[in-house]
Order: sequence, then structure tokens, then C-alpha cells
Amino acid sequence: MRPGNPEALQQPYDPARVESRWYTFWEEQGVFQPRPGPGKQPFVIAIPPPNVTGSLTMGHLLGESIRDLIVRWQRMDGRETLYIPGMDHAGIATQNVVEKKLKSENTSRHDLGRDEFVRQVWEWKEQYGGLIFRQERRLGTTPDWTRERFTLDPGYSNAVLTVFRRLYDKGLVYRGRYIVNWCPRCHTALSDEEVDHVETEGSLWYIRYPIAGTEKSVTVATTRPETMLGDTAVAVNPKDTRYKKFVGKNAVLPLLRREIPIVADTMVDPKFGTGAVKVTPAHDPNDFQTGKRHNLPELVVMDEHAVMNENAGDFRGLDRFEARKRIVAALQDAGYLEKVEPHKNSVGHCSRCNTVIEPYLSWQWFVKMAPLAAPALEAAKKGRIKFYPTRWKKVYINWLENIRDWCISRQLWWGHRIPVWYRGEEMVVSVEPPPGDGWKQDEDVLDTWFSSWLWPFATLGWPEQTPDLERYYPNSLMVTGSDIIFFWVARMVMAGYEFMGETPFPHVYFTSIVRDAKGRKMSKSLGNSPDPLAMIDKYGADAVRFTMIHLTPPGQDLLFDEKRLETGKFFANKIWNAARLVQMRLGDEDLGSIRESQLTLTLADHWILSRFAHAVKDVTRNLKTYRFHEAAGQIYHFAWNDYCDWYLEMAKPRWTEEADPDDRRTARWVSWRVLDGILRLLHPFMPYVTEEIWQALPHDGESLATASWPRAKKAWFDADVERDIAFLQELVVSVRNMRVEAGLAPGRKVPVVVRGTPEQLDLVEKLAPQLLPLAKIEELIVARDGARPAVAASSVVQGAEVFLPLEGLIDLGEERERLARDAVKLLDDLEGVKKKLRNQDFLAKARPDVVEKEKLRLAQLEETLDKLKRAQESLRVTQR
RNA sequence: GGGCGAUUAGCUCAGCUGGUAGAGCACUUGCUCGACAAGCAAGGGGUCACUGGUUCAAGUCCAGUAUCGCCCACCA
Repeated sequence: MRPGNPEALQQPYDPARVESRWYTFWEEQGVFQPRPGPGKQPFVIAIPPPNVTGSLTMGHLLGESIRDLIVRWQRMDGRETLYIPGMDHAGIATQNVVEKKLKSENTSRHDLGRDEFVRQVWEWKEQYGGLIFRQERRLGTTPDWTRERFTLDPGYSNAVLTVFRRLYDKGLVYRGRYIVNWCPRCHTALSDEEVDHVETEGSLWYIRYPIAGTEKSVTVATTRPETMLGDTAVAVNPKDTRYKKFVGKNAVLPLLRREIPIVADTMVDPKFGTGAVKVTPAHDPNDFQTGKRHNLPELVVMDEHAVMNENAGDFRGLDRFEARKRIVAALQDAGYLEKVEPHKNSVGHCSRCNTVIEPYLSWQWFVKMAPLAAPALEAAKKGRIKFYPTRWKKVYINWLENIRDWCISRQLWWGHRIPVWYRGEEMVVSVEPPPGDGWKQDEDVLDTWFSSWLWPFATLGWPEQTPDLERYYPNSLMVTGSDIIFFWVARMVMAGYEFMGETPFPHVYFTSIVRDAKGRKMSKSLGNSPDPLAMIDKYGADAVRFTMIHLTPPGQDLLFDEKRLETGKFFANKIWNAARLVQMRLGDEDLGSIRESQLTLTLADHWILSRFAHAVKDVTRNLKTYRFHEAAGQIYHFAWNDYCDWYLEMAKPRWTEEADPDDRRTARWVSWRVLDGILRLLHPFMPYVTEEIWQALPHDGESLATASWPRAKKAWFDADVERDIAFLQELVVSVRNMRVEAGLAPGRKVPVVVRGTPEQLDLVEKLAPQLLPLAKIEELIVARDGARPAVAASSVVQGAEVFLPLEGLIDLGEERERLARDAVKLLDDLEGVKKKLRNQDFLAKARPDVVEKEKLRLAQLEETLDKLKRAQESLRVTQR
């Protein structure tokens, strides 16, 4: 046992000072690295790699608090813990950041050329990247920084390219010319998941297309009139009698005067619009399919900037939205525009830059997803992977069952360049450049998620068969936000099965989404997220961690309000001061050498140990079941209410010079012992303040971070003692209440008379040493003779009567009112119980113990009411 | 169009297996008494959105309604 430091724990508690002290210490102690040991099972969790451009958000704060909570708890609980850190190169996001910088320097990536641009991004990464991890250390999290990974590092890149190659060899990666989601600003294709759909008030334009060689016409309805320039057909439903006569004829495209065929296709819904559809195979995914079925030309009318191209006639060179205006005007002028209706539809936006997505026909690389999805689906259905909260299972399954192929090529420069080489007609897929001259590598890079979906094993060295991979795969748990369930979680499971033959983690816990007080998701663009570092500065990392966890019920979004951080700050302060009190009273006793069996514990000691045992059990159970906010609440309640408010108050007199030395030792030992337990339970939530206090008290190891998680001793649970102390507490509260109601000065000592059963009176006598100071009682009269004071305030506690005999001091009117108030409430309760017990069905069908409880309650209520009435009676008599 | 979630004290929210409605903040009153005013003590405050059902018993289970929010969907 190491001695504490009596000089520590100075007032006032200063989080900044305490929190600057321990991080390096933990690092030096090797706390963050896995510590193998005999019989120790690994516990592995990986950070969801933040973008290299990222900075700490409130969302990270929550996720990191929870992950580190679990890791620290598991570490103390004897697991060989590994928390894997790392970053994502974040193709689009990072390229955007550096391009913006270039723009401010009046240059562009095209001016620099590809190699120079990539070099500059790396330079940027070295200089500014990873800010988030420098910030994160403030929070006190414990990833093994020696294992930090970056998705573009050589080893990791090798994994990514190997995966591409293997999937290609299996026929699961293919190249094709399809309509993809195109961001005209980022200038790249996107996956379906990278498109945000926004409900928009648009219009439905009705455009008349004349039938060639007749006076007749067919009217089509469209939300995107500018694409008409690329129309290569008009389609109607084959069953639609209105249009049967037109099928096989040609329509004349207004403005451009091209003739296009009218075709019949079942995809057309006769009930929508006019039942006739313009077909633009190069600019609409549906029309693309229709075009394939009818062998229609795919006429591209826009370039990669969404500017009308040479096929757009007079509209060439116009931006798509400007073109829309001009085309609509031209149609109107020429009499082709029949009408315009308001129309709601959902418009895709680039999730990176919010530009309206353009469906764009181009050559891209895709992953065939259905075969990969199958084992990932089965894993969820068979329970080999479990989700918390469970409802996400359905979302996950639904997505996998309707999965579509994944467009993985990006027209960017920052990322893993696609490992495909071309030479004339030849094409080679290879991680290394093929031998020989004249090979040109594919210009595109891979989707960032095509690297992060390998995270749980690529961070451990895959495709090499490393010891880490052997020992730490599968990971134990994934903790992340539900917003990336498709992007990341589902794909990691697919990759896990495909390349490791096993789920990457058996459990997934989804954290709350942090929203602002108005319920809006916190985001940079809205500017509604407080600065997390400012929060840490102001309240302390411990407070932020504790509060975020305490605030987050499983499965509910979290409406964050800065003021709530006070909860954690005040709590840390409370613990600090309780520790100060205990430390001041410890004396120089060698507490570590004392064994519990050598001490004579009082009722209060037994009580706090019993409460502590419950706390240990409950906190542990709630951690195991991912009910973190409950766990936090339980420690809070135990430490503050049970330990500080009651136990320490009861222990105070026992610490004084006048107290019995043996009892003083006992009080010292128990208060220290329970405080030590609180520190252990609380450490994963509030690592800094608990470490600081623990080091200041007698302790038995290098660091609290590697101390053992408390166990609830069976012998400590004691229901009888808990009942006894509950009685004392009620008694104390009732006396305090009467004092306040009687308007007594807080310091004024008063006599108290108690009447009750012999057992109750025995108990009161036993508890008297605690009772006296807690309620400022001068003299406690146990009325065994049954006498009751003539003029007194009174109340009933579990059937026992408590009197404050204060002749001349109490206001009889107020006292009568108080008694009447109590009586009203009692009568209410009594009525409810009586009603229940009159109910034959209740008596016959309810569980016997419930019935028994109600009967007991009835008896107690009646007794209490009876005594209240007698008290009222006596007051009336007294007044005369 | 489909799915999911929410509705409990003035505010923000807990309430896990149905059995006497809770917390924090805010509010009222009183306290600088040797750990803590970032505190202590005592209080006030709720027809648990609505309607129906199951049950001896419903905030809790089921169905429906309303309002708000989220996700998914090739909604010309």
C-alpha cells in the first residue's frame, strides 16, 4: 500500500490543473498498450476513423466518451484491451480543403498537375491533418497510439489494392458505362449513399410534342425540361388506349426538330402526368433502362460541369439551371408549353458540397454487392452480429436485402489509385505496375469507404498474417453513429466475411445523434455546434465525459444544451470535496493493513457497504447491457446521496478526538474503502479527477487506470440494515421537516420524543448517536411508558410517532394545517388501497406477495392516519 | 409510397421483466454549522398526447388517431 499525499486535493477544485497532469503519466505507464497476461482475454475496439481534415465535434465527444468508458472499464476488469486509433484520408473532403486553399493562392490542381497536387495534399496532411487526435487527448481517451493507422499508409494501401484485385478476380468488381450520381462541382461520381435527398417544391412542365406528319401531338410531363434536348424517344404504356395509335410513329422534338420514335413500355404509369414520358437515356437512370430495352441512342447533352454541350444547339454553353429557364421560355414562345403544375419531388444533393446531383452517363468501376451481402445478412438473422438498440437490425437487413451495386471509382486525385493498367486493348488488374513499357494506370481513385470497410482487419496488418491479426480479430465491439450504418457498418461486415470469413465484431452499439436544443443535427454549416474544446476548457474533460454519457439514453437522439455540462462539473467538485473531507480525517493510520474482520462495524458501516455492493452490481450490469446513462446515474446517486449526504454525515462524529479509538478506526477504514470503490467505479467516466484523488489517498498500485474493477462482496448485501437505516432517514427527515415548519433556527437543538413498537424503540436507541447530529436533536426520549407530550408538533414514520415538544414555540395553526395536509394525502392513498382490496378479482388473481403487500400497506396507512387524527385531536384540546 | 422513433413536472429528459410516477435544471423558503454556495436542508409542481383493447392491475403490453422528427424508395 502506498501512502497518500496529504498536501494534494487543495481547494478549490480546478479541473484544468488536475487534467493537465495525468495523460503523459498514463502514456508512460504503458496504460494504452495491450497488457497480455495469463488467462487474460483480449478486448478490442476500433475508433471509427475520423476524416484527416476533421476537428472534434460534439458527436465525437460522445462517441469517444463511450468507447473510452468501455475500454477503461474492460481494462480494469482484467481484459487485455486494445483501442485502435486511426484516420481516414477522406478523398473528397480532403481534396476539397486543399483545392480551396489553392484557389485562395490563385492556382488550381490542374495548374499543379497530379503528382505535385498529391504531394501538396500530403504536405497539408503532415501539417494540419490529425488535429482531431491532438484535441482528443484532452478528453483523456486511451487508444494505443503506437498502432495508429492511416488509410493511405503503404501497408493499408496494399490491403485496399489487394481487395480490389481479389474481388476483380472473383468477378465481383467490374467496369461499366452506366448512369451514376455525378457531382458537377466535386467533379466526380458518387455512390448512392453519398447522395442526400431533399424534398423540394418543383414544377411539372407539360410539353407538347407534335406527331410527325400529322396535326396531332402528344403531351409529356417532366420535372427536368432541360433534358429534353437529349430525348431520343417518347414512351407510353402499351395498354394505354389513348396512345396506342401513336406507337411506332415519330414525335418531333420541339426546338431541335429532331424526330424521335414513340415506343411502348410497361414502365410507364398511365396515371401519372399525361401517361406519356419523354425518354432521355443519357440523363435519367430510368430512361437509361428504357433506352437499353428499345435500343435508343444515348445522347449526352451536358458536360462534366453540367453545362450544356454541343448537342444542345442554341443552348450550348449554358449552365443546366440557366438552360432550364431559357428552354422553358423558348417552349412557351413557340407554343409547346401546355401548362406548369407545382410538384413536390426529392432532389439528390452531394453530401459533401450540397450541389444538386446530375445523373450522368460515364464509365465507372462497380462492386457487385449481392454475393457479399448474403453472409452479412445471415449473420444478422442468425444473431452472430447483434445491434444495440435492436431496432437497427431491421434497418440493416432491409438495406442488405435491397442492396445495389456500389460505384467505387472517383474522379479525384487524392486516394488509392485504381490498380488497373491499360495498353492499347490490353487491361491488367494488379497491385504492382505490370512489367514492360507503355502501361497507363487508370486515372481514377477508389471511394474512401472502399478503404474504410476493411478497418477491423486492415489496421491489424492484413493481408499479412500478423500476430495482431491472429490475436485481435474479430474485434469485440463497434461503437459508432447510426448515420453510417450503410456507409460503413454493413460494408465492414461484408468485408469481414469475405476476407476473414468471420464477422468483424459480434456487437454494434449505436450512439445517440447529438442535436442542438432545437433538435437540429449539429453541423459545421449550420454553425450550431458548440466548440468542444471550449466546453472542455470551461467545464473540464471529466465533466464533459460524464455529462455526455449521463445524457444519452440508448437509441434516443440527444438534445445538447451547454448548461447541462454543469451536472458533470458539479459532480466532480462534489467528489473532490468528499475526498478532501475523508483525507483530512484519515489520520496517519495504515489503512491498507487493516482487515474488515478486525473491525466492529456499526449499522451505518454495514449500510454503506450494502449500498456500495448494490452500486457495484448495478453499475456493472448496466455497463454490460450498454445502458451507460443508467450506470452513470447510479454512481452519481450512490456517491452523492448515499455516501456524501448520509454516510459521511453519520461518520463525522466518529472521527472526532472524543470518539472511541476503535470506532474511529472503523469509520476511517470504511469511509476510505468506499471512497476507493467509488473512484474505481467512476474512473472510466471521469478518469482525471478520480486518478488525482486516488493518488492522494492510500492506494495499492501505479495507476487507477490499471487498478482492478470492484466486486460486490456477497457478505455486504444486507437488506435488514438497509431497512433500518431507511427508517432512520425517514425519522430524520420528518424531524427536520417539523423544525422548518415550526420556524426553528437551524442551529437550535430540540428534544424529540418517539413512540412506537418495542422493536422500533430499540432501533431508535441503537441509532441515537447518528440521529442526534443529523436532526440537531438535543435529547432523544424513547417513550416506553407510552406518554406523549402535551403540546407538540408530530408526525408518523412507519407507524412510529415522532414529537417535537415545543410548548409556546410552535404555531398551532400552522401545525394543524400541516397535519391536515398529511391527512388528506393519506386518505387518498388509503382509498386506493381499500378499493384494490375490495376487488375480489384482485384478491383471487394477483400474485400472493402483491396482495400481501397491499394488506400490509393498508394496515400501515390506517395506523398512521389514526395517529395523525390523535395528534390533531390533542392540538384541539390543547388550544382550549 | 414504405419503415422507424418521439409525445411523462415550467424546461431537458429517465422510467430495463406491467404492481405506491422519478432526476437534473428552473421555482419557493431557510442556512457562510470546519469537505463542498459548483454547497446544505425543507418544499411546491404531473388527468404520463388522444381513443379503444388485453389484464385483478397499464406511463409500461396491443390496435387505432393526432402532432413532431428521422431513415429508406428509379416520385417522368
